Amino acid sequence: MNDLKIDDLRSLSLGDRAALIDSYAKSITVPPQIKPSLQTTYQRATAIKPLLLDYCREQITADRQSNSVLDRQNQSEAIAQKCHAFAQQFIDSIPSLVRSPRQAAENPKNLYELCGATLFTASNAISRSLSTKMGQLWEDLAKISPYTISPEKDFGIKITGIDIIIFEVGQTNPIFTQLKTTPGTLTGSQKPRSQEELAIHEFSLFAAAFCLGTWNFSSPTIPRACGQKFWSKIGIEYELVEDSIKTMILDIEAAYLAFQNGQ
DNA sequence: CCGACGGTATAGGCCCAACA
DNA sequence: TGTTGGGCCTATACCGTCGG
Repeated sequence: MNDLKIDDLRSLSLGDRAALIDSYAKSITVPPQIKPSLQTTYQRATAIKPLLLDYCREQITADRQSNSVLDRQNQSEAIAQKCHAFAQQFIDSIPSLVRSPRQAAENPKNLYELCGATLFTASNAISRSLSTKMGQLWEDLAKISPYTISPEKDFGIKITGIDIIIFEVGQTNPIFTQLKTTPGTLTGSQKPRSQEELAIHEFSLFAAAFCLGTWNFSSPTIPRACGQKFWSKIGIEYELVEDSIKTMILDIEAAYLAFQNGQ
């Protein structure tokens, strides 16, 4: 079968793109060392590989033609806008995150609720939800760059263990990337899984949006990058990300305090 | 028959303790 | 000191059941 081409996908909806990719993927032979749970993933990755570079080049060309986000000012605005939208959405969800003291007392779901520690109950619920949702935000911010491809947002397919595919500025190899919040995010018990998921791709990267804490992931073959080292690969300035995140989190905290006082 | 609901499995987030 | 294993909470997908 011929390789899948970018023109084959161009006019299709996300769902149709996924269906076409999977129809190609099915006929791809999987090397015996790939474990069963990753076989489909391997086939999908192999199916889209031939068109990734062209797809990325088109994004870069399109970006150049209008206000390029690689320009510092445009980039700053794009990042701030995404963070602001995220904050808005999260702030709106705060009332639903905090259970009333009465509810918590009647049917406690964790130790803080059992003890009636309202401050801990609320801060725990909010910070956990926030950190979970921010995981998505890093992908959204990375997608600002034309050097980034999202299997889900661009093709409608899920590639296990891969959040984004990047091309380093000026390079032509697609790098299959797992993006976390911090180097320490991965727990020891999850390490073998990440290792397996990344190892099936010729070029892969274990990345963290911020360089906070120490690495929990090490591999002889899979490189790591955090903070500035990661963002610069896709042409985004780390300081702009950090600035926007500071504002965003402080805004969210202020909104929570206002909510609490208003209750 | 279908949608609501609830339980289960899985993945993602963070932190910490033990160990080499 | 870096690696590894474990624990807890949240969100989501999936699936079987139940009631309208």
